[in-house]
Amino acid sequence: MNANLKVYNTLSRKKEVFEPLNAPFVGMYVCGPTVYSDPHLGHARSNINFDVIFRYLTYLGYKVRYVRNITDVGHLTDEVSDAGEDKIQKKAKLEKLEPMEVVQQYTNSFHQMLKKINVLPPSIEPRASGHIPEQIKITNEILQNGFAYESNGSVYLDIEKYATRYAYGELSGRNTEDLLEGTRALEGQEGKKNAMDFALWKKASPEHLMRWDSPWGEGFPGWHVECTAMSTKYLGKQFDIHGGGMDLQFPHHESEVAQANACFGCNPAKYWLHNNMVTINGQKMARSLGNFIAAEQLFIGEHPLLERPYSPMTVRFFILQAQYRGTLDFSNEALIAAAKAYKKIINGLKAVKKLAQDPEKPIATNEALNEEIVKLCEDCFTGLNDDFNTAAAIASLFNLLKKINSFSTLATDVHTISIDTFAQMQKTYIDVVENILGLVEEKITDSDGFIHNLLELYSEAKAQKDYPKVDKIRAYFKAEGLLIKDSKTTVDWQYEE
RNA sequence: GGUCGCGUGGCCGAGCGGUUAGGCUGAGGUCUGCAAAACCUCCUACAGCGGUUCAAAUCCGCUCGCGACCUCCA
Repeated sequence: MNANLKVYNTLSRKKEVFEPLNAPFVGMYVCGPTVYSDPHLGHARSNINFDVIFRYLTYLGYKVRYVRNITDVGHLTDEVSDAGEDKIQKKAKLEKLEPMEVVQQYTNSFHQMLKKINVLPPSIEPRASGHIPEQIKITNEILQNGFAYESNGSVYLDIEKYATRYAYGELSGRNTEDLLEGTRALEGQEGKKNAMDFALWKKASPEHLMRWDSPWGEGFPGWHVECTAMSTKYLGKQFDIHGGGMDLQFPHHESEVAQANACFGCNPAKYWLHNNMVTINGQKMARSLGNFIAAEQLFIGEHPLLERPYSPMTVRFFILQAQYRGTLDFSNEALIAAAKAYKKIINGLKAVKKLAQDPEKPIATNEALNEEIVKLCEDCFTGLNDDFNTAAAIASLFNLLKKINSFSTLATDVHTISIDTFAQMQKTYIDVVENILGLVEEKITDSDGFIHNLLELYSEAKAQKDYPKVDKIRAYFKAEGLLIKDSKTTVDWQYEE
C-alpha cells in the first residue's frame, strides 16, 4: 500500500491523498460505452487511462473490484425533450437488426479493441438491460423519498425538490438556482415540471422496441439510473472511485450523484476521476461530431487523416505519454514519434531482461552511479503517485533506460552497481513497463529460432569478412522491420524504430 | 450568454515559485568494413502586457487566441 498516492478529485477540485474507505479493498466504477457503433481513439484513451489506474492500484497491493458497465438501453439521442430516440434502437432500425444484435456486435468490437490495446478486463462488466429490476427499485425508492414524481407513465427526478436538501451541480460546479432559472423559460416539455428534471423511467411509445413492465406501465429506464443501480449493486452505496470521461461530468455524473443522494442519502463515490478528451485539429473527437477515427482504422491505417497505420501498442504509448487530465491532440507526427519511442521502450525491455550480473565476478560499487539509478527508479513512482502521471513516469523510464542500454552495450560494467540496485533496476523497469503501463512486446514474427539461425550465419559471414553476404542478411532483417545490432562481442537483433 | 479549463522550444508533451522533464526531429562526436543500434554533447522554450517576490513558465490583474460543458458523446 502506498500513502503517497495522490489523486485529483473532481468533487473537491484538488489533489487528495488516496485513502480507501475500507483498505485494502478498493471499489472502482467507470462508465463504459453505449454500444451502438465502433469504438474510437477517445474510447481507447479513457479505457487505457483507467486500466493504468486499475493496474497501479493492484500493483500497490489493493484488492480492487473494478466495475465497468455496458450501456445497452436507455441512452437517447436527445435527453431533454421527449423527442429523443434510443441510440441502440435507432441503429437497429437502420441496419434491420434486433437491438440486442446491435449490442452484441459493438460489444464484441469494443472488447476486440481493448484486447489489442492490452486493457485488462474489469472484475465485473454489467449491462444495463440485465439490471432492469434494480433500476425500477431505485426509481421506486426515490419516488417514496419524495424526490421524484410520476407523470404520464414516466418518472422524473424533481430537481427543485431535490435542491431543498442537496446541491444539484456540486460535482460539475454548477449553481442549482442558475440551472433552474436558465431553463424555466422552456415550457411545454411534456410532463416535466422543470426542464432540468431528468427521467428515471420513461414510458415506451408504441413503436419503442425495448420495453419492460414497471409499476408505471411499460417503459424503459432513464440513462443515468443504470449506473446508480449497477454501481451500488456491486460496490455498495458508497465506494472509492467513480470514473469516466470529462464529458460525462454533466449531466450524467451529476445526475448519478443526485440519484444516490435521493435514494440513499449519500454521494456514491469518495473520489471522482475524469479523463480529458482526445482532440483532432483542436476539437474534441466524438461520434456525434463525426470527426472520429475508429480504433480499427488506426490499426490498419485506413482513414483520410492517417498517413500510415499505427499499432495498438503505439496507440497505447501515445495516450500514456500525456497526463490523463489534459487534452491530447491527434496528429500523424505525434503518432510517429510515439511509435519510435514505444519501440525504444520495448527494445529496452528485451535488453533489461537479458542483463545479469555474474556471481563469480566481484562487485565494485560505483556509489555515484548506484545512487543515480536508485533515484531514477524512485522517480518512476513519483510520477505515478502524483495523480497517475504516466507522462512523468515515462520520462523517468527513459532516463533509466539510458543506464540500462549502457550496461547492455557493455559501455558500463554491470558489476559497478550493487546486487540490490541491479535487482531494483530490473524490477522497476519491467514492472512499470509491463505491469503498470501495460506495454508489451508486439511480436512481428514468431519464428525466433529462424532469426537465431540467421544471426549465426551473419556472425560467420562477418568473421570471414564476407561483406556482401553480411549486407544481404541485414537487408532481409530490414525487410521484416528488424535490425541487427552489432557489439564487440555479440550479435543481437531488435525492432527497427 | 453562463460555468470551467487551456495557451511551453520545429512537433508532441511533463512541470505549476528557485533544480536538465522526456520523446520525436535536426547538428556534432564515440563505436563500426560501411552502417545500424547504443552512448555522449549541442539546439535552453514557456501567448502578450503589467504587477507581487530576493527569485515567476509556475502567484495576481488585464489583453489576445483556443477549447470543453450547459441535448447526446470516453
